[in-house]
Amino acid sequence: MEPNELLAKLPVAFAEPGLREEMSRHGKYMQVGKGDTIVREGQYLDFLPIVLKGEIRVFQQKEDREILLYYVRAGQTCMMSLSAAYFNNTSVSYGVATEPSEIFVFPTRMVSEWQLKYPSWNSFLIQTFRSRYEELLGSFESVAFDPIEKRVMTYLTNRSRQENSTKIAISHQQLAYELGTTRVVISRILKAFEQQGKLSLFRGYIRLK
Amino acid sequence: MEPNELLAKLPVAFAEPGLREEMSRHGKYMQVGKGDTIVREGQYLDFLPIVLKGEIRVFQQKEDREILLYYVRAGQTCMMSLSAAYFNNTSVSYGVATEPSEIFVFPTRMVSEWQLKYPSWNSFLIQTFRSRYEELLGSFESVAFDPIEKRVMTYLTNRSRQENSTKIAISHQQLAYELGTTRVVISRILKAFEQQGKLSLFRGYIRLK
DNA sequence: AGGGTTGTGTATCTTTTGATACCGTCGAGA
DNA sequence: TCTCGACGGTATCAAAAGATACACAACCCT
Repeated sequence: MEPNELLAKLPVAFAEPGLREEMSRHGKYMQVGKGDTIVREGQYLDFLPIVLKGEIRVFQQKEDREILLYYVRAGQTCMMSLSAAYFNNTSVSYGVATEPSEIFVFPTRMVSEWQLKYPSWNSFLIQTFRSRYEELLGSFESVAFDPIEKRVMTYLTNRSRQENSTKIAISHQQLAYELGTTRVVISRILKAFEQQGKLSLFRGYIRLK
Repeated sequence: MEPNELLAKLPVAFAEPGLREEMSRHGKYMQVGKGDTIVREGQYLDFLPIVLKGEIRVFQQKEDREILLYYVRAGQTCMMSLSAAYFNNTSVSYGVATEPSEIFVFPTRMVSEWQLKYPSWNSFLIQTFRSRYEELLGSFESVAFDPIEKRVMTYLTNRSRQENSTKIAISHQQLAYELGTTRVVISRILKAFEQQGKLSLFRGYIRLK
């Protein structure tokens, strides 16, 4: 891809011309398909990915259970990658594209170099650390204190707000994965919600009332 | 306290003489007693505390349940405070001294100022973000996937390693708080462990085998 | 149209965890 | 020495969550 095209795709948050120039020079543009794995557990990371378009789902896995950590969307980077990259470590979670996505990857050595040179890169890092931490804390709190029933409803209303639609396209199995439980439990809870008139169930999607 | 005494108490990790000087000039030395609350939920933070000596227990609370997030020990700062301080936010957790402790507090505006001026302060921040994140991730994983029984054993062996002793001084009630469950559950599990010969129970403490 | 795959509904049973209650013991301090 | 509060053991019951199994419908592909 032409350097100029790359420049145009970079989030405007990266303000300094010098930074933008370096990013387009050192970065590598990549396209990934739905379901592609970007980062896998235990992988040694010598690059930092930033999402330009699409969505990466980051989760933890243990035996046959998994649990959602967060999504990385346009203009964001993955906290785990950042942490791993910054300290030359391996990743402890997975990143999989939920839709065809475009990402930009940088060699890790630039991460700290740019931090000292470019304030906007520095705030990007701090901002990322912070927001991911708060997000994780929220999930933690929820897993620690809330019954699954409540977590299901929270998940649905959050997604509804985020996508600005009452129709949530997700299967019971997938929802079970996101929340770290099993399909039967989810079906049970959803059915109860439907009988309480809180939502309607369809094949492959749910409609909130 | 004399500036010189303060200087001597600062962790050596803060390398630059300029930084040390500024820290001793802007910082305020404080002593807190066992059980004293340093930070409470919802509190607006205009200072960042660094622990010089002792231990601060940081936890979340919801109704009458609580759950341990982490401990802040000598040379460390509280992730939540940092996050809150950096962005002029309020705290979402509690910090309580578990023993008589000495802390050093700084006005939050210095946090970002020093970050640009002093590399060692910058790495301190990044290091803090990172290690706290990993710690929280570990707890999250454990709460999400592990049965309480396992979490109890993990807690005990961790503490044993940390304090380099097989004697863990903690009551069942306190242990229940740390893990976000209730006393009866803990007593039950501990008794089972004792019958399996994994440990011995005493009033106020537990001895690992 | 047929056959495999995925998604959903539901019943049954077990395990885990939590709630409540009651009792005995230990230890600090009046 | 007496009393009270913290500590710990235990029984009983209830609720939440998970495991397993089976049926059937919708969808996809050839």
